[in-house]
Amino acid sequence: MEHDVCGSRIIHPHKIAAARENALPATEIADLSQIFKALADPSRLRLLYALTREEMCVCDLSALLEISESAVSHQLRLLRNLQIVANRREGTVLYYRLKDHHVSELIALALEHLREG
Amino acid sequence: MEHDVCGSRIIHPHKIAAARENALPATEIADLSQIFKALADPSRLRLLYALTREEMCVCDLSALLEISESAVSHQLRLLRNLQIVANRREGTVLYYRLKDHHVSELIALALEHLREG
DNA sequence: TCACTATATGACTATCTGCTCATATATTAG
DNA sequence: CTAATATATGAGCAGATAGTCATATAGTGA
Repeated sequence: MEHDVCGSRIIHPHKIAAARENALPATEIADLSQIFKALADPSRLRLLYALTREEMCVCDLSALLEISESAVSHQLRLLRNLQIVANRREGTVLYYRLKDHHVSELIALALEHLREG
Repeated sequence: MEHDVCGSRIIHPHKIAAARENALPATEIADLSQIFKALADPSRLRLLYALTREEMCVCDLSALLEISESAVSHQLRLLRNLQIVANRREGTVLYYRLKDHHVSELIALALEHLREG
């Protein structure tokens, strides 16, 4: 039985070497996990799915999801920081929208897979 | 200003009504968030990405990720419970593989989006 | 049978996360 | 200016989660 630098057992060194060659750089792994993390919460998913139809303001989203405006605002800040949503001000009202189609395509694809079993 | 049953303020009742019509059922939201949750952790992403190439055993995955075999095993159990991976026994060694293409397609799509900016 | 290997699992813990509550900020109206 | 509206934000808390450690299980070979 071989061992790597860290002392782990290795049964198939060639597989590990090949996987290391093919592996994604740490930065891409981190970015990917952040995107998926954004989609990994029911409230955020419902928010984002609603925004695929049309822009909405915080208090409408709050009424729709039946959670506090503060909770919505916190989630929107997270999504803003990830460049997933953007907003537009009209008086005191802020209208949020999806910044691009990436997220809605991911949701659509996952949904498709769910539905086909 | 209108208010819904729960006392939330509503600025655009028609938007909320339309969003409610269009909304995904709670079960689909739950299923979606579970899929994305599975992809929302760097270790699991690296695991799954490695398995897109070929099946691997627990101790190889442990060596590849440089985390304990126990940690790998815990993550694999989670992915097994979500029907994302399956295994095949050969003696004492368990070889894990992706159960279908859904997850790798989601990763590929997200990666594509990341790379195009 | 027994020893060994590869993996699984339960308990525990430190960190993370989604929300609430109180407060702050920004815009409008008067 | 003040008051009101819509949203943002920080602190703090309860629940979730990824890992560690010790132990259990399943298959192999003697």
